[in-house]
Amino acid sequence: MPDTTRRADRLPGNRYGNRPTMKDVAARAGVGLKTVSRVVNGEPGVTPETERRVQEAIDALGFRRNDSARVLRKGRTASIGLVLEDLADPFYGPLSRAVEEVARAHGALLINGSSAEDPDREQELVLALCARRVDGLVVIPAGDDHRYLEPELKAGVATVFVDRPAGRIDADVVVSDNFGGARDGVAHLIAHGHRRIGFIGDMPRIHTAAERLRGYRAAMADAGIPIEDSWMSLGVTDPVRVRRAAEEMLADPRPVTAIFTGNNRVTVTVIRVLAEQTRGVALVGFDDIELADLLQPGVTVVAQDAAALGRTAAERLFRQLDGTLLAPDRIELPTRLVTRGSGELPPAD
Amino acid sequence: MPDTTRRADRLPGNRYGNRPTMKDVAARAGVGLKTVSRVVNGEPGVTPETERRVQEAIDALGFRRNDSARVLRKGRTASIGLVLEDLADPFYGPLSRAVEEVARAHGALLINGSSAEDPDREQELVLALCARRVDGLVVIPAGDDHRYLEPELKAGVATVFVDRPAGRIDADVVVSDNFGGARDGVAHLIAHGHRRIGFIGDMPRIHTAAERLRGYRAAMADAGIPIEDSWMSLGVTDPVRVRRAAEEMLADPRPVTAIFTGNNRVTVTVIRVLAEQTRGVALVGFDDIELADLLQPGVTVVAQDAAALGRTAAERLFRQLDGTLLAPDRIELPTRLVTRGSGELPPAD
DNA sequence: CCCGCATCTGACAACGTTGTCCAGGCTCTA
DNA sequence: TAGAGCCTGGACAACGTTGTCAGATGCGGG
Repeated sequence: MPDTTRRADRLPGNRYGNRPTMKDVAARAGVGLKTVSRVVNGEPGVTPETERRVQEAIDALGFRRNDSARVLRKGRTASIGLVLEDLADPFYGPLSRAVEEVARAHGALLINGSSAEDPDREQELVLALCARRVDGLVVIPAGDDHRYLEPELKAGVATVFVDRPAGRIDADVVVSDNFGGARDGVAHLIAHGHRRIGFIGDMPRIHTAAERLRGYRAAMADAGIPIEDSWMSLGVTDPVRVRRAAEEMLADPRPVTAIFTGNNRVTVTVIRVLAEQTRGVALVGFDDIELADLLQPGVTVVAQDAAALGRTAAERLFRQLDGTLLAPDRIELPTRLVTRGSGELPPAD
Repeated sequence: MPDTTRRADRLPGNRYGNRPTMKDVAARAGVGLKTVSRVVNGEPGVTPETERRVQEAIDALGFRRNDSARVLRKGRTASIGLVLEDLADPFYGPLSRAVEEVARAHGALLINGSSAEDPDREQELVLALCARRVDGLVVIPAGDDHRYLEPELKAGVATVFVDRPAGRIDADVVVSDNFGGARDGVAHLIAHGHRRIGFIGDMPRIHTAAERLRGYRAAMADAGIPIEDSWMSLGVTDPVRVRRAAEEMLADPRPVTAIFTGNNRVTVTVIRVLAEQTRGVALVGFDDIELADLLQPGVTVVAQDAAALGRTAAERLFRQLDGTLLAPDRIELPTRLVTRGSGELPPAD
């Protein structure tokens, strides 16, 4: 039957609201403290009869072991921290889930937080996680200086950076091939006859954004196409400014005939702008987008495997904890060009 | 400069890898233990000169307070747990983020886990969170019996269920108006002339699915339309089976002229099926979908505000912790019908 | 019958922090 | 100059658990 006491009646009298401890269980079962501990942890050396009595007391009192005390004693928390940019971004959902699954397979819980792309908030979060003595950290860095982590690394906190490299510190890194992916995407547009290709991306201080920009430049250089300043818009992700940037590129007397977008959020906004254009403008976007295949035309993208990023990072993390992984390394996962129509439109000039 | 020692050299010798403690800081600064504690916690009663010396020692040693010990002493962990169905589902991303923001505003961290719609896994996760003595729990239940939480509620763990109600226990609940939303969505189709309307949804053992089905039935009953069994497909969410279900409804000699879909995943698959049809079939889906406005036609949906669900739940949680919230209650948030075209198509018969 | 051994159990310290309380030194006033 | 009061700092216990170690119990063999 449901508990019908009013909440006020069961508010904590003391700190944990009078939660029973092993001592209480021991008293009720008429055994010693350590015996309860043995039962709770499934250690051998307890007769079935004693175990039964202890188990009864545990159930009767609703005892739950206090992991804080346990951690204090044992030194391992069986939890890992994940700091990412924004949990609500569809790119990070699968990444986060993949980290969680690996953690679960190793019996660890996941504590996570969003940095909102703010380096201070990133540091604050990371240090809060360290204070909780997480066994390891998976970090999608917002900042570019992680020397504040040196004491943690020295203390043996396993650490892996994902999606973007660590700054000024030697640590494991798992990233996508942002440069190569962007270069291939832009080369794809060039191969379909485009010469005037726009680029709209995030602030170059964000490593992924810088790499994708570098890929754009490289593809253009490889094709011997000089880039005009008006084709590039950097540090722009909010819808209003992306829209303006795209519209300006298209309003030019010699407008771009194709646009390469630097991440999923930019792509979505540019799709909206292009949908309003009468002339066909080609588009290749970095990051895949749900339903991209159902739009008219389908959206050609350079897809990253977010789940693989998370999984790879988490697996490396636990290998660090195992001790089977020694030197920090940098892993680069390939991207995949998914052609769906928008990237294969011919230049409309 | 980066730390170039090989990882093996800095592996833990003892438990926390020789992390400095307050005692070490005190020794180095030449002060007492409690004085360090005072500095770390910003308590008054320390001269600036002493504080400076302590701070220097902290920086030199890379000291970080051990929150496990702190929690053990203080009884509050400043963390809350969130158990949801799947972090990778785009519906839960914003919900999770909203919970996180509220937690952050209250100085708490978020620990979360995915139940994968498995009641046992939900319980396992919840109890693991309780063992860590989270101050509160936000749970999107997978199971329908939560009596295992009774000891926790008695012990004063703040608890709020979101998206679906708790089973067999008296607790705070924040849900969307699934019944009303579905009824309005189906009524919208009826208002546009449809009589033969299909329903594809999840297992009715999931509360939201059952409520939406109830809404469908209610709207049909209100219009005096008897429902034929072949119009309903329940317990179906994976793409293959949703596709088959939709195709069967449309292949009938007297096919449905409109489909109401029970959640975002079903909607996406049905959109694909309808895109292949020559005849126009109307569609209203429960849950909003990114880019729904850019499809041809735009997808009419009954939108829930996932962020509001999360925010409301988390705020109630902290009000429980404040003590400003006494009796458990049930909050129902409204849904919003967003018309974009697919729901306004006339019947094609 | 007593000793030795194996098996089960419990007392105790320790983990790192914070709350309580008291000591010592200072200033201020009478 | 002595006493009162304030300010700073430190000793100590406690939080709930686990590792260590030693005691108790029972049993079989000499």
